[in-house]
Order: sequence, then structure tokens, then C-alpha cells
Amino acid sequence: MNSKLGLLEPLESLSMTDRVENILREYFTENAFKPGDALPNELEIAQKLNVSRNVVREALSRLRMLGMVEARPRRGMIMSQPDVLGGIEKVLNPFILSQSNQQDIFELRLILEMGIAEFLFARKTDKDLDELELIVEKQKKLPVLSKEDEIEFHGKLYDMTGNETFQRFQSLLFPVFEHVFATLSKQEEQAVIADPVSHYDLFRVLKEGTPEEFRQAMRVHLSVYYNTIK
Amino acid sequence: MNSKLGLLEPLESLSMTDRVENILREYFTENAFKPGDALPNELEIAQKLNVSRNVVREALSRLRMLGMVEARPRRGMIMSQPDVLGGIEKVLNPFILSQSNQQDIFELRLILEMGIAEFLFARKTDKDLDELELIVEKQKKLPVLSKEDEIEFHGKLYDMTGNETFQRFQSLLFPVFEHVFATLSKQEEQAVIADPVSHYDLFRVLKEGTPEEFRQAMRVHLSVYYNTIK
DNA sequence: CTAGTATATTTGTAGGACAAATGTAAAGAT
DNA sequence: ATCTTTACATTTGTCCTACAAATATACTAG
Repeated sequence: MNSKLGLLEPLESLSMTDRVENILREYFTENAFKPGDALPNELEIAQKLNVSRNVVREALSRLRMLGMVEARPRRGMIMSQPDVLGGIEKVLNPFILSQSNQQDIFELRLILEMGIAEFLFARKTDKDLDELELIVEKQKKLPVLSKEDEIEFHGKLYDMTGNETFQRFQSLLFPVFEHVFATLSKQEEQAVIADPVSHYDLFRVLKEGTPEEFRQAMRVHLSVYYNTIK
Repeated sequence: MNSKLGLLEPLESLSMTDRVENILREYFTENAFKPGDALPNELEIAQKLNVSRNVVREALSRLRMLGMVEARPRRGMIMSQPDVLGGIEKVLNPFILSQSNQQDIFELRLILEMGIAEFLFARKTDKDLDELELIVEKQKKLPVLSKEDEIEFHGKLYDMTGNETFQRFQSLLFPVFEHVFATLSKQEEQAVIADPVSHYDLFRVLKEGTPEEFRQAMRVHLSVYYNTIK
């Protein structure tokens, strides 16, 4: 007995708050609510749905956290532009995430790093390249790069993609990425070998090379991390 | 007058609920709460913070939505594994997101698609390749590929990365991606030219080629989308 | 028609109440 | 002493009432 019982999902018994949250989100999309549109007030919603105002407020509190709705005290609520990454931001804490989630995010960052080449070449400006050169010239003199140096260089790259969401997403992923790699390093006790492709090399390719060459260079630059995979 | 006044950010006047939410999240991380740990009950929290139980419940309701805490009726609350993408999922609605957010996500998907090569080659199995072959053989016979065909092929690729979070992330991004591209296509009225690199070609490279070759092939395959950039 | 005043509206917050079910302690039976 | 039953305390989910505060609206007076 009990064989394969683990495969049975529990019937999700949603609380009133959960259900109202879902209903409201559906209601907003079905009726094509757009940012700025006025929402019915809390009491109306509560009466329509036949639940207490408390329940409605708890549901709305969630949507407010996501930035979907904005409450203007004493003037009613309006639809609003949600913050795409607001929800994920509060959750990306290495100490709460599961091991596998952390690993997934570690890999996700590697994927992103390899994928930005086209955008860098499409959008790089002379000003960007000058600023990047300052960074790599400074780092060339250092015997070893700190975490901050890494962030400065790669952060500038994300900057140059001109994609704000991507930029912020990266910075959210970084702590988890660092944490995973630090944990791995502790276990494996690997020798820190000199970077076969340095930040300076990447800069040169970005300035004078092609996206293909840049991807290839980045792949080698990240090999320390890719070596931990699979 | 009024010069550059737009640059002044309003002093954020946080509601009690906002503040309690922040305080609780800090409290959990500072005190190294781990999944499974018991939490103080609502009344205790309310009294310690000198707010009403309502405010505490609204804050906890948010954390519950994120999956950070789990409430077991009549047995107290415990810490829990948050769902990394749960927050973003509820917000990725093309009709609510701003134009620039949509564009960012469109680009983000292109970045991801270009970045997965290493993982595909590191983790592909014969079984995967067989399944992929079935898909591309079927599609080779079709005169034109539908949206579902695209999802089937690329979805299988994400599958093969073995990264569940990435997989789900992709599928969340897709509707926004589609929406942006559909809007662009309507404006530009571009001729739909035959794919210079088909799904079948990608399959062949994945089976017998190298990551570099795959990235190059994928870049060409995605050129319809990259042409819209910048 | 304008200026000032009163009223209605609506969110944020507080606090009380109770059902329901769980775990625990106490009481009773064998 | 051990087991069974009963009673109690706990805690979340839900409902209700109340009120402050500030805005928008209606109203009144000059």
C-alpha cells in the first residue's frame, strides 16, 4: 500500500482570499482594464462577491504588491502598470530557495550571459566602449579580480544592452549565482587558474570583432562556471 | 519654474501593511528562517509590532501568495519554499504591461533562445533527439508553420535543457513575445520570407554539430525577430 | 456667479466576535 | 498502570462594526 501515493496531488482547497484574488485578476483581463482605469470600490466588490471586505482587502493587498492596482486613499483604486520583476525580487533569497531552484538560476544566468551578444553589437556606442575601456584598463593592473570587479564589468555589459528589465533581472539573479558558485567552490577545491579570456579580451572583441567571436570568447571566459555543469 | 521637477521622486509614504511586509521579510532572513520552521502566530506579531491583526494578515497574505509562508489552519504558520516564478506569472499579461516592458520581454526571450546552446549539447540524449526528429519530420511536410508548431519545436528544446525554472520562464514569456511580434508585423507589413534555417536544419546541427554552429544557425533562424531590433 | 461651507465618499486601520479543527491535558474506565 | 473518552486551549479564516482623514461634490450665502 501507499505505492505511488506521492504522485497524487492534494485537492487544492483555496481560501476565499485566494479565490477572490483569482476572480479579480480574471475580471480585470476579461473586461480589458487598462492602467488608469477606475476600479469598483472595496465594498461594492465585497457585496457582489458576497464576501467580507476583509477578504477583498487581502486579495487587493496582493495585487497592490504586484503593482497591478494602485489605491489612492479616499479617492478609490485604479489599475496600474505592474512591476514585472517586483514579485520575483522579494523571493530571490538563496537561503529560502530550494537547491534545485538555485541551480536553475545559476544556469539561467549563464544562459543570459551567452545570449546578449547580438544586442551588445546592435547597441554599443563609442561612449559605452570608452567607459568599458576605463574599466578593463583598471582591472588589467590588478593581480586578481574581486566580486565587485566582476559586477562592474558585467554590469556595464548589461547596461549596454539597453534593456532595463534584463538589467534588473540580472542584478537580481547575481546573489543567487554567487551563492551557488561559492558553495560549489568550497566542495570542489579547484585550483583558480588564470582566466584564458580576460575582461580585456572581451572588450577588444566587442570593439572590433563580431557577435560570433564575442560569444565564443564569452564561452571561454565563463568556462570556470560551465565546468560545474551536469 | 517647475524645471526638472519631474526628476524628484515622491517620498514614499508606506502603509502599515507595506511596512509590516518589509519588516517580516527582514525578520525571516535576519533570523535565518528555513522552510519548515514555525512562525509566531498572527496575534503575537500584531502585538509586538503594535498594529492590528488586519494589517498583519494583509502582509502575510502577500507572503503567502509568493509561497514564502504557508498557513495551516488551526496549526499555525510555517516557512515554505517560495515559487520563484509565481509572482511574475500573475503579472505577465500583455494588456497590462507597458510598451517598454513588453519590448524588454520580447528581447529577453531572444537572449534566452541564443543562450541555451551549451546546455542543449551538454544534456541532449538519444531519446530527446528521437523525439525532436519526429517533430521536425512532421513539420517538414507542412507548407507553413503555425504558432503551435513553433511552440512544439522550441518547447522541446527548452525541455532538453533540463532546467525546469527556465522552461517555465520561457512559457510565461511566450505570450508577451507573440503579442509584441504580432503588433510589429501588423505595422511593418513585411513579406514573410521562407526560413533560411528551418527547424529541421537546427535539429541536424544539434545532432551532429557543435554549440558554436548551433548558435550561428539559431541566430539566422531568429533573424525575422532580430531584424525588428533597434 | 463666486466664495465659502457642509456632506458624501472611500481607503486605512483598529478591534471584537465566532466557527472549525487540531493538539493537549484531564478525567474516567478497565 | 494503561487505554479511552472528554474537555479545553489554540489558531487561522471569515465576518462585522466603527472611525479618522482627505478628497470630490453639492449646497448655501453673499
